[in-house]
Amino acid sequence: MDLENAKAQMRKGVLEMCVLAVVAERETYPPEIIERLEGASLPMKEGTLYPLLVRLKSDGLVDYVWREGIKGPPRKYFTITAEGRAFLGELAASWRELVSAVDRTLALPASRQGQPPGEPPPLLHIEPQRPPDDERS
Amino acid sequence: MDLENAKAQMRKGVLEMCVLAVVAERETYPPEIIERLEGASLPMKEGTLYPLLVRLKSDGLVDYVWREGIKGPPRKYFTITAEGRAFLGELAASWRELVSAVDRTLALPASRQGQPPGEPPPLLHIEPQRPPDDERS
DNA sequence: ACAAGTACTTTGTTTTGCAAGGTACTCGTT
DNA sequence: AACGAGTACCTTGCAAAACAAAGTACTTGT
Repeated sequence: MDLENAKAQMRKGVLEMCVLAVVAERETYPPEIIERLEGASLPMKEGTLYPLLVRLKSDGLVDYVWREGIKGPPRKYFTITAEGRAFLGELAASWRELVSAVDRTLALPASRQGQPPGEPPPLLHIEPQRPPDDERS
Repeated sequence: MDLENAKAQMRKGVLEMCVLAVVAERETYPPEIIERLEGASLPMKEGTLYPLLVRLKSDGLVDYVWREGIKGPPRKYFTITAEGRAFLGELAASWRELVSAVDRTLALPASRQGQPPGEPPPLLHIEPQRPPDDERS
C-alpha cells in the first residue's frame, strides 16, 4: 500500500512554503522548526530541513544569527527577510490557486460515481490489452 | 525568480491524484487527459503522463482497452477500477488533511505581520554570521 | 576523562517530472 | 505507389528534492 508514499509526495511541494511560514511567525532554530511542523502534521526530517534552509538563505529569503545558549552547542536562529515575506505571499497565493484547481478536478468524478460514461466514444471496440495488428516497437 | 519552480513542486504531489480523478470521471485517452488537466490549470506533459499511467495500471488502479478510431492510430482508453476508485477516495481525504494542515501553518505569520517576536529567546546574542569560536569542520 | 545530549552538516539513494527524441499507424496529396 | 503531415504511444537521460544514515563538534554531567 503506497498511500503513505502518495501523502509524502503531496507534502513535498509545500514544505518550502511551510518552513518559510514558520520562520515568518517568529525567530526559530531548526529543531524547533521541525517540532512545530510535526505539531501541524507536517513531518520533516533534518536531512531535508538543513539543505532547504541553506537554499532559502542563499536566495535571500531568510537570514540567521548564531546564538549561544545556557547549555548545548550554539544555534542558528533564523528570521525571514522582507524579500522572504513577499515571496511567501506569492507562494501562498499559488497554493490557494492550486487548491481550487485540484478541488475542481476532484469534484468531477464525485458527480458521476458509478455511472456509465456520459459520452461513449464513437469508435470501434477492439479486444482488450492488444494493439490491433502489430507490436509497436 | 523561481516562483514557477515552486509552483511546479507543489503540483507534483497531486498529479497522480488528479489523473486518477480525470479518468474516474469517464473513459479517456492520454491526449484528452492532458487537455482536461490543462483546462483545469494543471499542466502535465506526455513524458510525465505515460509513465504515470503505466504505474497506475500495474498497481491495478486503472485499466485500458485499445480502440481504433475513424482516423489516426489506435488509442488506449483508460477507465478507473474499483480499487482505483477506493484509492482515489483515500487520496482525496489525505489531500483535504494536507490542505487544512498547510492553511493552519500559513495562518500563523499572518497574525504577526511585521511585529517583533512575541517571545525573545532567553539567550545571549552573538555577532551575526559567525560561529562562536571555531569553524565547525 | 568519558559518555550522553544537542545542533549542525554531508553523502548517497530514490523518486518524479520533464525535455527531447523515437516509432508506428493513418490519411491526403501528388 | 510514394511521401509528408498528423496523431498517439513510448523511452531515455537529466535535474530537483526528500530522506536515511552517518559524521563532526560543542556542552554538560558523572
